[in-house]
Amino acid sequence: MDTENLLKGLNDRQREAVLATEGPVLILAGAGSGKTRVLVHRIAYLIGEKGVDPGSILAITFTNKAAGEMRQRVDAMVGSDAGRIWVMTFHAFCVRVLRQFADRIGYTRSFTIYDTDDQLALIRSIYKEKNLSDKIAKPKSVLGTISQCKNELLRAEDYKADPRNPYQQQAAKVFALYEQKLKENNAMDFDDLIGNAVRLLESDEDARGILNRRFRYLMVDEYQDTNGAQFKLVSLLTEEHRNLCVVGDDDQSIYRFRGADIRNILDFEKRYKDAEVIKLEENYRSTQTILDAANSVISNNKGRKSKTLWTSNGKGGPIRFIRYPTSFDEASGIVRDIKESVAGGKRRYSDHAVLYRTNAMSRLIEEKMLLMNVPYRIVGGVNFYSRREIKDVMAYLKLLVNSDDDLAAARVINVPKRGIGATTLQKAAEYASDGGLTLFDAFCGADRIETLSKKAADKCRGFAELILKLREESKALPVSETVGKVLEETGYVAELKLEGTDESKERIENLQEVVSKAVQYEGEAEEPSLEGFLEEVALIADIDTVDEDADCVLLMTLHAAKGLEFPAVHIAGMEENLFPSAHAVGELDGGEAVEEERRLAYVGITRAKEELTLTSAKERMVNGNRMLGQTSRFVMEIPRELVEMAGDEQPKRDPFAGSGDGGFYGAAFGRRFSDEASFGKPPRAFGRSSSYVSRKNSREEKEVSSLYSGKGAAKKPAPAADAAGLGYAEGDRVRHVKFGTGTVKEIRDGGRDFEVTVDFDGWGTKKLFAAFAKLKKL
DNA sequence: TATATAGTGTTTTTT
DNA sequence: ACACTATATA
Repeated sequence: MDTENLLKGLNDRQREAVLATEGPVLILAGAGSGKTRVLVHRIAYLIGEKGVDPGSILAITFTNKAAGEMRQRVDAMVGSDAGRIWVMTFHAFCVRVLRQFADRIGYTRSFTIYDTDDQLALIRSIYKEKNLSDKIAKPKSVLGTISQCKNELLRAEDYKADPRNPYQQQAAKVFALYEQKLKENNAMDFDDLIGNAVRLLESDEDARGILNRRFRYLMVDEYQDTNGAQFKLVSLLTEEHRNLCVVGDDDQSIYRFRGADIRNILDFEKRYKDAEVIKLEENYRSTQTILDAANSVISNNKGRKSKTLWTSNGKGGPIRFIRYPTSFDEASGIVRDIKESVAGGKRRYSDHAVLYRTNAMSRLIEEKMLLMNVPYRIVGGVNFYSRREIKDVMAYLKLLVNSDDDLAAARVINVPKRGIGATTLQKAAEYASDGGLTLFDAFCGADRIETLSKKAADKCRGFAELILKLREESKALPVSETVGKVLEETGYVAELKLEGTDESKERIENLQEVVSKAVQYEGEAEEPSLEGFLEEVALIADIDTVDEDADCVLLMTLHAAKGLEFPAVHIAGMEENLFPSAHAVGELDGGEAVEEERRLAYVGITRAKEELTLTSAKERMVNGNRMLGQTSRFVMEIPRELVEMAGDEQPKRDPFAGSGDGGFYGAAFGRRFSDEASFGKPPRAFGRSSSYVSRKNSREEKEVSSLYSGKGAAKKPAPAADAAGLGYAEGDRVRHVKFGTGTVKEIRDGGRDFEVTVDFDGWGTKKLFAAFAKLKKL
C-alpha cells in the first residue's frame, strides 16, 4: 500500500494527523470528525510506510467497546500482523504490565481485582472490625474520597486529615486500613491498577526502560477524560521517545465528577512545547443546522480551545423544541412521535434514540413504550457481572486462583448454606488475623481454632477441602469446565434448583451464561487460564453486548450516548435544574459545573445525524415531589431561526426575545422547581453528602460484610457451640410465652442457631429459633 | 434464618 | 416515589 493510496478519502487535516508520527501530537477531534478513522490510518501508516514493528504500537482507550471497535478496524486495514498491535483500555494495559512485574511491587502474579462492590464490602468489613460509626463518615463517601485520592496518586500516608474534621480523620484511618487489607488480600481495586502501574514505572528504572523501548508509539483516545494518574502513566511511558499522540475533544469532557482533569488536554501544549496541534473540524455526521446549534451552545463556555464544526452535508430540517404540560405528556409525545415516523415509513425504530439526564427519567418513557407497543432497549442499568450469583461464582474462582483473597472466602463460605454462620466466620477471622493467616488458611486448619466447636470446625475444613479439590481439578481442565465443576460440586446450582422460583431459574440461566462466556474466552484467548478469564470478566462491562441488529429504540443517559450516533435523537427533560442539574446550578464554582453540563448538552446534540427533537415539561415528578420547570438555558442558547417550536404551552418569557445569541435566563438560578410550586409537600433538602461512587445493587455485599468479622454478631443469638445451654431435647414438653405448651419435635443445627420445631397444643407445628423462642422445659 | 419495619438517600459512570 | 439498607423480632 503506498502513501497516496492510504491517504485517499481523508481530508487535509486528517492527513496531517496521520503523517505526524514523531513527537508529541495533539489531535483536537470535534464530534463526528472521523477520529477513529484517523487513528486507524495512522497505525496503518506507521506499519506500512514507516516500517514500524506492530508490536511497538500501543493504542489506549477508556472503554472495552472503543478498544473493540478500533481493534476491528485496525485488523481490517492492517492485515495479518495487526494482532501484535496493543489496542486496549487503560486498565487492561496496566493489568498486563502489573502481572509481568507484580513481584517488584510486593504482589504476586495472581492478584485479584476488586470492583466497586468489592471495595465497598471491604470498607464495610473494616467498619465492623473497628467498630466505626457511619454517622461520621459513610462507607460510600469514604470510598469516594479514597478513589479521588488515588486518581491523583495520593497514598493513604499522604492524605492529610484536618484534625478538626472528624470526617477526614475517619477517612484517613479507613483509607490506611483499606490499603493494608488490599495488600493482605493480594488484591487491587480499579484505581490501583493505574496507580500501581505508575508506582512501578516511577520506582523501577529497569521496568520503565523496558516499557519505553517496547512501546515506541503511543496513542491515547478520549484524552479529555484522563485523570491525574493516567496522565502520569502516559508521561512515564513516553519519557524516552516522546512519540505520544493524544486525541480528544475538550468540549466533550463530561467526566470531571469521576476524576477526569480537563487540564490534561487544555495544557497539553504547555507541557509539550514542541507539540503539533491538529484540529479536525469537518464533521461527517450531522446536518449543518444541528452543528450550528451545537456550536452556538458550546460557545457559551469559557476556557476552551476554540473550534467550529462544519460540514458539507446539507442544511437539513429545523431542530424541534416541544414543551409539554407534564412529564407524562412528554413521554407519550416522544413515543408517539417515534411511532409515527416509523409508521410513515420514514424510519426504523433503531434510527431513534431517547436521551435524558438521569436514569430515573427512563421509567416514564419505558412505561409509555410498553403501553404503545414500541420496541425499546434501555442501555445501562445493572451490570451483568454485578449480579449476586455471578459474583458468587467469581468469588469461588478467585479463591481457586488466589488463597489470599479473604473477601472472596468470606463471601462463599456459606453460599450455598453449609451451616457456617456469622459466629463461626468471625471466630475463624479472628484466629486468622491473630496468627497472620489468611481466612482460607484458617479454614484449612479449623481443627486448631479452639473457640470453634468440633462440628463447626469440621464444616470449615470441609469447605477448605472442597476448594483444594476444585483447585487441583481445575489445573487439568479448561476454564469453562472448571466453572461448571464449581457450580456443580459446591452445590450452588443444586440449591437454586431446589428453590424453583422464577428468580432462581433466571439465576441459573445467568450462570449458564458465565459458562458460555468461558467457552467464548477459551476460543479467543491465546493462552486461556483461569486468571485470564477472571481478569477479562473484571474489566468488562456488559454494555458491550448491545445487540445492534435489533430494531428497537435505544433509551439511555446523555453520558451513555457519548461516542454513538443516530439519525433521529430526542433529548427529554430540557429544563432548568434538571439539565443543567440543580447540583450544577447551585454549585459555587464560578460556573464550572454548569459548563460541564453544557458540554453534556453539546454531546447530546451532536449525536443526531438528521433530526433533533428537544422536549421539556412544565410539570414533573422529581423524587416524589411535583416540580415546575422552566425551559433549559441550553435550549435558549440555540439561535431561534434554527428551531421550530411546538407544544401547547410555551415558556412565559420568550426565550428568543431580544438578542439572537441566547441571553441567559436568570429567573431559575439557584432555585429548586418546588420553590415555584403552589402545591405538594416541600421537598426534603438533600444533605451535602460529598461524593459517592456506586449506584450498584450490593445487597449481597451486605450479607457478606455482615458475616465477615462482624462485631455485631456478638449480640446475635447464641451460636451452635452453646447447644448444651438449650435445656431441652427432642420429645420434651416446653412452654413458650405466646404459644403456650407444646412438644419439641426436632432440633436442627441451623449454623448460627438451632432451629427448633415444636408442636404447640392448639397452635400447631411451628419452627422457631432457639435463641428467640426462649422455651422453658416443663 | 426469615421477614417486617423503619430509615435513608436520591446526577452523570468506566474499569 | 421508590429502591435499597439497617434493625428488630420471632
